[in-house]
Amino acid sequence: MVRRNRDSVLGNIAEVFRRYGYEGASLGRMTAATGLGKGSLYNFFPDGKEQMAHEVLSHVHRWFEEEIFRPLEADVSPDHGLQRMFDSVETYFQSGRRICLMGLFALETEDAFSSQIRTYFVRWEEVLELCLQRSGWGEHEARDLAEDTVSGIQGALVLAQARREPDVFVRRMHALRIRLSHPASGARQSGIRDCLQGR
Amino acid sequence: MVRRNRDSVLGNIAEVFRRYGYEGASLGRMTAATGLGKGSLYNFFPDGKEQMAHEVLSHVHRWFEEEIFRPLEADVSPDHGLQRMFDSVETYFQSGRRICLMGLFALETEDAFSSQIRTYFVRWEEVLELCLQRSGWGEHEARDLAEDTVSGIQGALVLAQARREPDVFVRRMHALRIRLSHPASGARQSGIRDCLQGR
DNA sequence: GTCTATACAGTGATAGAC
DNA sequence: GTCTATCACTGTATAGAC
Repeated sequence: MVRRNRDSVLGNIAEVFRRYGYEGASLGRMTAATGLGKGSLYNFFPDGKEQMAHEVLSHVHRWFEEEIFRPLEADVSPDHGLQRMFDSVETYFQSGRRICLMGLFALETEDAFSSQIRTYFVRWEEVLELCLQRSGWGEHEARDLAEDTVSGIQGALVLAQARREPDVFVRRMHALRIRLSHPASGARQSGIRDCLQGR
Repeated sequence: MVRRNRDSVLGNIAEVFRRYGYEGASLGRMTAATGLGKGSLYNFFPDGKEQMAHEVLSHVHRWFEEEIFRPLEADVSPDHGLQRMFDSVETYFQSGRRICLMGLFALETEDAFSSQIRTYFVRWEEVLELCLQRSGWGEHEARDLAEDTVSGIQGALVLAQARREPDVFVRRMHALRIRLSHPASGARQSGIRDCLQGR
């Protein structure tokens, strides 16, 4: 609000999109959230509202890239990377009180942002899949678990918001952590993995 | 379009809400989808757009009540009820090409429809939890699995839409079916159940 | 009941003063 | 860069003719 660098303005705008959706995020609300007049907003974003949304989504993706995706790739311990992912996810989504802009725009908008949204989710699943493989899961299991996890996070955010109980999100994240826990060798664990795999 | 009974009009309006969200669903689009003038729409729904949304959500809930919730309660075979639930869910959401209006409104709107949305999801979880108990799952397991399933369906719809691959939804539904399959007695299955429970 | 005409607030966007 | 004034348009909603 008081600071006027591009990133802080983008943050204010992101809040408006998150709260009201793309259609509901009017320029009037943007001016209120940023403390800037319409003219100033168009100085920042010459192409208007659509550009704002694009840049907000890019900003979100960039944050996940640095805080979650890259650590998942780079961490020498895949299990530690996974724990870090869940920690960051719970912090980012404020333990279920905040929703996912990518998910919201995926449901609300048709084509305008589909490419950015798709890229974000595909990227998340890819790095997670590879991390799970390094953690000891088989190829098919890792792919299935990655999709299950990314889908599970989105579902948990929707359900927590719908039931107005953020704790729903926390409970789901806990369950997902366990589900991804390192597959020890041995008959019992292999049985568990078959179960998770749906065989 | 051509038929003008209240239910078909409500169906047309539901499509508009589903496609454009609450804010994006303008009365102009309603007139195009229903073939009715604005005046006629206000004759059907004197309180305007908000009433339309309320009635659409009620219509959705009613459909699930009859096609899914009640069968889950009434079916003598809980396992058969579960399979029927997944069949109906996959049909209703058109194998991942259709999204959930309740989930969309949960993310997009703040308070206007929160009570209706919450009731719908709580009801679904309750009937599913009881069905899982009848199917042989323990109390805690049934509660956890019910939340996991309802959350999983929402997440699968979001992810399928986001990645523009309806198959994502079909894959998730298959995995959920397996996860809920009847818990046979025996050490191996109990181990699996402990895993799903996160113990 | 359905339509057209209309009211009027709010929309995204632009121009131009400072 | 930021503001205010203004644009053309669309939004929801209403009134009244048929």
